[in-house]
Order: sequence, then C-alpha cells, then structure tokens
Amino acid sequence: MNGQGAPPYVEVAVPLGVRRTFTYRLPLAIGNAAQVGARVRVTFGKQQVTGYIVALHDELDRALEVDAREVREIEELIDAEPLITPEILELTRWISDYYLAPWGEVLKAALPAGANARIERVLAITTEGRDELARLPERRALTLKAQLLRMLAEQGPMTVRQAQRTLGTARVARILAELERAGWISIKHQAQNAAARAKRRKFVRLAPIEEHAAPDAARALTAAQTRVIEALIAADGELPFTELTERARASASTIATLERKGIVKIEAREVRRDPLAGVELPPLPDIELNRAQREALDQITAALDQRRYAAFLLHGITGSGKTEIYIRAMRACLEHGRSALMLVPEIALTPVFSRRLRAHFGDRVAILHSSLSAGERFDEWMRIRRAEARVVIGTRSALFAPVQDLGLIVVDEEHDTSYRQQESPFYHARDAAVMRAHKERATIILGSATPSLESFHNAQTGKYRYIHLPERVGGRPLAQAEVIDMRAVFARRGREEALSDELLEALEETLARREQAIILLNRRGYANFILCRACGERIGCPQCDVTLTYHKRERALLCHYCNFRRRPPARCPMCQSQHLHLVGEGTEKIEDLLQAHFPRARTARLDRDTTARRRAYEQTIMRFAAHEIDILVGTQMIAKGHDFPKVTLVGVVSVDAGLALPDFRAAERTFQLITQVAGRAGRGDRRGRVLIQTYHPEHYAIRFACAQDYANFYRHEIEYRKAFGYPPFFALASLLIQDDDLGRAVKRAEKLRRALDRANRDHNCRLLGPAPAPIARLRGQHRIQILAKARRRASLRSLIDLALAETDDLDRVSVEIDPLHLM
DNA sequence: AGCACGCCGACT
DNA sequence: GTCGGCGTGCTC
Repeated sequence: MNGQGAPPYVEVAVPLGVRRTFTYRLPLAIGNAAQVGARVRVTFGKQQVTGYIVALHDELDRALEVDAREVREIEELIDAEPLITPEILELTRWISDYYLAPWGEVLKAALPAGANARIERVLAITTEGRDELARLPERRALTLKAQLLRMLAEQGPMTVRQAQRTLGTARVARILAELERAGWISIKHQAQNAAARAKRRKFVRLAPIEEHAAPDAARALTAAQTRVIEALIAADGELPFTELTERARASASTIATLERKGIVKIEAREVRRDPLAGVELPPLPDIELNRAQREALDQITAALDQRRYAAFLLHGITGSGKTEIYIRAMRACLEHGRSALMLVPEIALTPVFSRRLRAHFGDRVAILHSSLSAGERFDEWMRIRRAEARVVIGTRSALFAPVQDLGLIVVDEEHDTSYRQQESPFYHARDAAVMRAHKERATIILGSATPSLESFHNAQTGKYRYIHLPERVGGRPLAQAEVIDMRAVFARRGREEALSDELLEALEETLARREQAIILLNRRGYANFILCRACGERIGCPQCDVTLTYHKRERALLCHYCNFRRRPPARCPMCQSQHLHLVGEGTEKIEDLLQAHFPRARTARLDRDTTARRRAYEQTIMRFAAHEIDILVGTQMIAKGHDFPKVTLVGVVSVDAGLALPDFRAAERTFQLITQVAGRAGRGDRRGRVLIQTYHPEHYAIRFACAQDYANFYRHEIEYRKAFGYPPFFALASLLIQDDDLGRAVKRAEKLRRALDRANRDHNCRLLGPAPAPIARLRGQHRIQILAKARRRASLRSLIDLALAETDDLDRVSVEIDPLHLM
C-alpha cells in the first residue's frame, strides 16, 4: 500500500477478444483517484487501448499469477468519476460469464457510443524541432516536414487526425516516425472524448435599452434589422440563433451587426438534445381498467411494494390493454421513488407510445435507441446517470442504462428476435434483463400477445408468474380468421396467381364500405428471382448462397443478405437466352397487382425499401391512420403495434415461405406473425376479417394461429421440438464458424469439433449433426454450424468453455446458447 | 484484435 | 541461399 492508502494495483478489462482481465499498477501521479468503473488508457501488447477498471488490489496476491516485473503502469486515467455504475459492472460481468463474451467488450457495448473514448496520437513540436525550423532555409520551407513543423509551432499540439486533415493522410503517416526519431516532434497518446461533449447552442436576446450604444440607433435600422428586432420582441426578447434567422428572414451578418451596435446579445448556452423536442403530446385519456387489467396490475404492484425480485409473463392478446398496465406499473414504481426501464424491440415502431410516456412522465423520460446521434444518446445517458431521468425507454442496448434505484423493468414484445444481439458480444437482452431485475431486486414484466416458447415454458414451470389477459378491452370481438387453400384456387383457375378471388372480393367489399385493409407479405422486392427457361440458371449472389431478388422500381437485382446489386440482365448470363422468367412475388408486385385491380383505391407500401428514408415509416403510418391510404401492403413491419380503427380486413398473401426456413423456430415465427397481423383487424366496432392464403392449410402453426389458440399451438410445438431434440427440453448451443476461405473454415470447424468431442467425455452433452460441413455462404463468408445440446445449460456452457480453451478460436467463432435455462 | 515467432514453398 | 505464407500463442 502506498501512503495515501490507495490500492496500487488495478484489474483492467480490455475490449478485445481476450477472456481475462489484466493487472496494472497505478502510477503515483494518479494516486488514489482511480475508482472501479473508470476508464483507463493502457498499453496492451504493443497497442494503446481503452480499458475499464473492474477491481482494485492492495497487493499482487498469488492468485493473480503475475510477476511484479510484468506488471505495467496505467498510462492515463480517463474518468475521475467512474462512468460505469456498480450495478452495470456486475451485470456485464454476468453477461460476460454467461455468454462467454470478453468482459471488456461487454463493457464497451454498455456505454453509449459517444462515451467510448478514442485514443488519439497527439503531436507537439520539441525545442529541437523549433531550432530546426529556424535553421531551415526559406526556399526549403515548403517540404512536407517543414510544413508540419511550422503548423505545430504556430498552432500548438494537435492530433495526428487533425494534421492529416490538412496535409493528407498518407503523406503525414510517412514522415511521423522520421520526425520523432530526429527528436523534432513528440508523439503522445491521449484518450479523446470528442463526441461526448454537451451541445452548445447560440441564443440571441435583446439587450436592455439603457445599454444601446447610440440614442439614434433606432433610426439607423435597416429593414432586415427591424425584422430581427420585431421577431425578438414577439418572442419575449429571446430566440435560438437559427430560429431567429428563419423567422426574421435575416442573415447571420445582420444579427452580427446588431450585436456590434449593442442592440442584441449573442450567447452560447448548453442545451439538452431532446429526441422528443417539438413533438405534439397526445391528450391523456383517463382509461378505466377492466377487471382482468386491475387484477394484473394488483399482482404487479404488490410485487413492487415488496421490493423483491419478481418476474411476470404478461400474456395479453392484442387490444387487451397491456400498455395501460405498463404505464400504471411505471407510475407505481415512481411513486416508490424508484426508476423504471422499458425495453422495446424497435423504437421507430413506437413513436406514439414514446409520446404517451412523455405526456405521462414529462421530463423524467429518457429515450435510448440506435438512430439517435451520438450526442443525443450521450445526453440522454447522462441524464439517466445523474438520476434526472427516472423512466427510460429504449431498444436492446438500453438494458445497460445506468438507471439509479431500478424498481421495474418492462420488456415489451418479449418474443421479438431483435432482443438477441447478433454480433459480439452476443447476448439476449430479455434474459439479461431478467438477470438484472434479479440482481437489483426489481420487478420485471415480460409482455407479449404471442410469448416466446421459452418464456411460456418458464411460466409453466413456475419460474415466471403468469398473467393472462384473454379478452380485448371493451369486449370487442377478435377478428375471425379464414384459411384460403391456394391449391384449390390454383385448381379452379388453372394458373398461378398471387391474389385469390376470396381476397379480392373481400377487398372490394371493404373498399365499398370505405374501410381499410392491410395486406401482409413477408418478402420485399418485386420477384423472388430470375429463372432462365432455356438452361435453368437462377441468377444468384456471387457472395451468398441465395438468389438475387428483382426490384422493379430500382431496376436492380439485390441480394437481401449482403446488399450486392447488379442490373437485371437482358439475356441469361449462362446461355445468352432471352427467355428469362420472373418467379415468385414480393410486396412491390402485390402493390402493382392491387393498383391494377383497384385503380381508384389509394395504396401504399411499407417495407425496408420504402422506409430507408428517415421518418418515412412514421409518415406512412400517420397517413394510414388518417385514412389517406385505403390499402397498405407491407412486410412484417406492418404487423406491429398501432391501432387503426378502420381496418376491417387483413390479408396474408403467403406464409409458407417462412415455414420452410431452416430454423427450428420457423413454426413459432409463423404463428407469431399471423397472430400479430390478425390483431390489426377490427379494432373498431366492426368485427374484422383475416384471410390467410396458404398451400399448407393443415399445418398446425397456421391452424392454431387462425384459431388464436396459443395453448394448443404451444402443446404441438413442444411435441415437435421434443421429436427433434430441440429446446425447451434441452439447452442448445450453436457455434458458428465463419471464414472467407472454404478450406480454412472446414479445418477450423473440424478442429473445434474434435476439441468438443474430447472435452465432452464427462459432460453429458450431445453434439448434433454429422461432421462439419458448410451450411451456407453469406456475405462472402462460408458458414459452418456445430450444434450441441444438453439437459442442463451449465454443463453445455462448461463444455464449450473447455473446448474453446483448447482451440483458442473463440474470437472467430460465434457462440449462441439458447437462453432457456436461466439462473 | 494486433503482433511476433516459427516453420515450409517459390524466387532474386 | 532468402522472402514470405499464415498457423500458433500471448498480451499485465
């Protein structure tokens, strides 16, 4: 221990593919300022990285297995106040352990993008450098080295990045080492918090009258200047700079002139970037809860009162009023003086809900999601960190919001797949949220109209408390679903058509009644692929094992995996034949077909192609809600959320493609999709119709989805999975090897497989499938999947741990353990 | 992730 | 004879 009593050693997690922490020594200059949860800059190997202090040590004890000589010093303490709270530190430690992810990477993912410090090299000229500069003859002053030295001498120290901006990237890189070796410049590493600054904004206000410079100032005003002053007076004397220029139709120089005259003052002030600024808040209806809702809420608030961990699965059909329960539970949580966190799959889909939260909780709401700018996100994050915001709504990564005194977590649409992070660090936000609630003695509500099988299973086994809301608010009837057997349609017509007579007739009726319809087809583009009738060639992606989808409006063939794009050929690339045939249909074609059938109806399309533009999704939804659109065609994104009272017809064009996917959850996904979209119909007074076109009317996922019969679907799905040995009776791990070289991919897979076999001797796990073989090529990467299952998750995890320790290939293998057996 | 160390093929 | 391929192992 040193004199101040500060532990001289710190344990640091680095955000790299290493699954251990490392011990560093605190230099005297930092002394006892270092705290757990602070970021540090350390030399790791040869590189400079941002690490995170995860523990302090008084001495190097033997358990650390480090030689004092090997311990390096911390280079820089980035935070005087730790950014990472003890709760988040503990949560990330658990995630790192549970999902076999490097702790440092999890910590990095837990901080808002703007707060992850970049390490920059800072250049400064030395005394020798100045001497050299003075010695340089004038005619040589234009060499690159001289330019850099002069710049540093005149402008002071700057980052390599800044120097490169002026002098060129490659050119600067070439001379740096040489200048340093000559001793003319110094290069120091420094952590830069660039993006994480508070936003400053310029405001203009009228100066008090006695400060006006000249008594005749008013006479000298130009027309533009007068407009500026009038605008300011109208706004009670103050406006943001940019808003003033707009309102007064004045330029910045006009305002500058007024400032010189002393008539206005310009000042920069810190402002909060508010993602909800300027939105209209909806009036708050005073909704009376029905009996089922009241009972559900009572159970939840009772758990909140106890301040102990409690988990609920809230299984409420669409329209049963789950949202109202969330809001009341949050309110109850706030009344206890605690904070609430709500996770949603995709915040763009909940603009209405975000506003409602704001209307309820005002400034105490913070919003976190990926399309916020780094600055906005950082501001919201800091408001949470400082406990100014006590209600947080956000997508997957909001799980890590540094919420103080967490009392309630709500995971809406808990079955949604976007809670699963698909890249390192791999984790499932819903399950990690359950763990967070557990650790922080909070109540958690998992809500869905179509619970995931694993959550329902957990509710059945008593791990979660089950609350069922089987009825719609106000006793409105559920839509009645009808299956249309497309084989019969084909037999009748003798040719293939995307839209059945039944669906066309139903559309006709709906339009005649001036009501609205939703048509779902979970495939974008115009045609599935292009087939050569002469030689059978299907035009595929050069990078992936899939066919290219034809997009008519863009006149392009697109790969939906890697976004590869090419122009549709006039002739077959293989045999030069002109007999190219468009096979299958996507949303684009359905839209065309509908326009042809119903030329007077107003149709619109909603899929990833039409919503690439920011806010396009919201605009279309608003137009549909205002009945400016009669028929809305779209992919699964139209199946979520939103009340459209005038929608009385939902058509599902083809659900069969989803059933054929090589995914053991294919039936579950199809069931969920149909159920979700069926919930869109008949929310008003009229009972809605749902027409489902399929070539497999006997499939249980379709049958039970039409009957809105979750319990029976669940039983069948369990049987099915049992037969294949899939969850929920087993924990399933998927190890994905990806490599751009096929031979290498196979080699690595074989090696990993051998390691698993060896490690498995006493683990009671079963490796599924034959010897490793490539399953697909996507984005140029050959993929090989190894599946392992076990009765207990823990044994599966330790097996993988052992195998990976043996191959040390973890950073190049993605591990996904089916998140079933939690805790 | 980077980077060094080390052991086998095609070249000045 | 050497340059360079990437397999393997390590980073406090």
